[in-house]
Amino acid sequence: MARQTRTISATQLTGAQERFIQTWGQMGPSWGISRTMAEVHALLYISGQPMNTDEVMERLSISRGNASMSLRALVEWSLVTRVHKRGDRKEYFEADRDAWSMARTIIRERLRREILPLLTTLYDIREETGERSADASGTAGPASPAHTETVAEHNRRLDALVELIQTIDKLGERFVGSEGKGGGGLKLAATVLSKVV
Amino acid sequence: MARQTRTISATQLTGAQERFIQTWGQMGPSWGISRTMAEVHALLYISGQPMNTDEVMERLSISRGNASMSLRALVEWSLVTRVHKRGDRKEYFEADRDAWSMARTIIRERLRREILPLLTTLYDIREETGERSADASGTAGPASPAHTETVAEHNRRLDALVELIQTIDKLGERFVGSEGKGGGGLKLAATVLSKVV
DNA sequence: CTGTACTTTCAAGAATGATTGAAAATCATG
DNA sequence: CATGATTTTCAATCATTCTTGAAAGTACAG
Repeated sequence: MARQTRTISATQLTGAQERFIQTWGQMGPSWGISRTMAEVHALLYISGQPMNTDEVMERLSISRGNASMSLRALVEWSLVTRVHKRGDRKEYFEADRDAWSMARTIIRERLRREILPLLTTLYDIREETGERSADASGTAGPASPAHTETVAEHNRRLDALVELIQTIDKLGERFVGSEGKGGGGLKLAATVLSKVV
Repeated sequence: MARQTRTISATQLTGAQERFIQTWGQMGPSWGISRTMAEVHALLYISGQPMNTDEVMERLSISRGNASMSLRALVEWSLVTRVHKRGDRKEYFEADRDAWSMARTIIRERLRREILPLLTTLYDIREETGERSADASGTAGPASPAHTETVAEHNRRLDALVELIQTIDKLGERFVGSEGKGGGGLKLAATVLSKVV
């Protein structure tokens, strides 16, 4: 079987990069970051090279302000790091080259920004309507049995959700926690699961 | 230790529901659905009762059109089902009561809507720049060794990403696939992982 | 210090997405 | 099949988020 090893032209490479950037950019919003931010990340990831603000602006046709904002946000997400080139005063930005560590970073940040605050609020709301599995039968009061039962059901639903979010949180922390070359926790977890479950 | 079993007033219950709806609604956008849609879902979930369009409009202070749209979207996500009440011409809507099955549904839908199309496009882009791990050394042509190496690196990065997304996809399908009472795959997976990894 | 190169900020404008409300479509019933 | 109840649609409006570009800020070399 003849393996046809075509030579790839520079134009084709750029074309492929372009499509990748667009595709990744479209995913951004679904993953909680803005389209442009995802595009900048895609550019840095796929090109593999550190770039300065001007290069990013140029390549993506975006304004200086936008490039600056997006790069900073990416640095805050720890998806991109600042690097310096000797003899050049400009700042360069470089994407994490390891896709698996990228995934860990995203999970880590989303836990921190979304899941933890959600859990905190949920706990708080849960407290408003009494102790866990409280049986209110001991108390004579204005509450009808029906109302008491309603409250109990409310609490059951809330508890179920809290348990779910807690599990997601714990799972996420496992994934994130165990580092290691080549994917670490996430990759291992995937392997384990595909055999066990 | 005296367990203080307060009686919860109707106002307190409504207050807790309100906070829950708001909290859940805020999560919506981060999870790829609109705020209102998440609020409607929260309302149906936490109240535990089937509601018709007018009740939803009233409780959430939104327009009829908005309520209709949001409910339909929720039905399309399979998070909510239509139910009918005898002797009532209105349509009622009821949320899935099981938090774990809810989670499975969300994962299933996001795989279908986001991950699969992404994978397809990624495969397609990957093809543009040649066979897997092709060694171009056999071909004499306009390509410099440096350029050939650049293409090879591009392909490596793309392959790493494809592998990652594939793993996410497979993981997701495991979670979703094994049903079973009380959480099935997802819950089991969580248990397994917390021991193994 | 001063001038220059570079980066960040932010108010205004543009683009995108959500919401409304009323008209059109659908549906159940007598 | 005609009527009234109910749901859906969709153009217009409103809200939010994104983007720009120029001014302000920083940092460095001489």
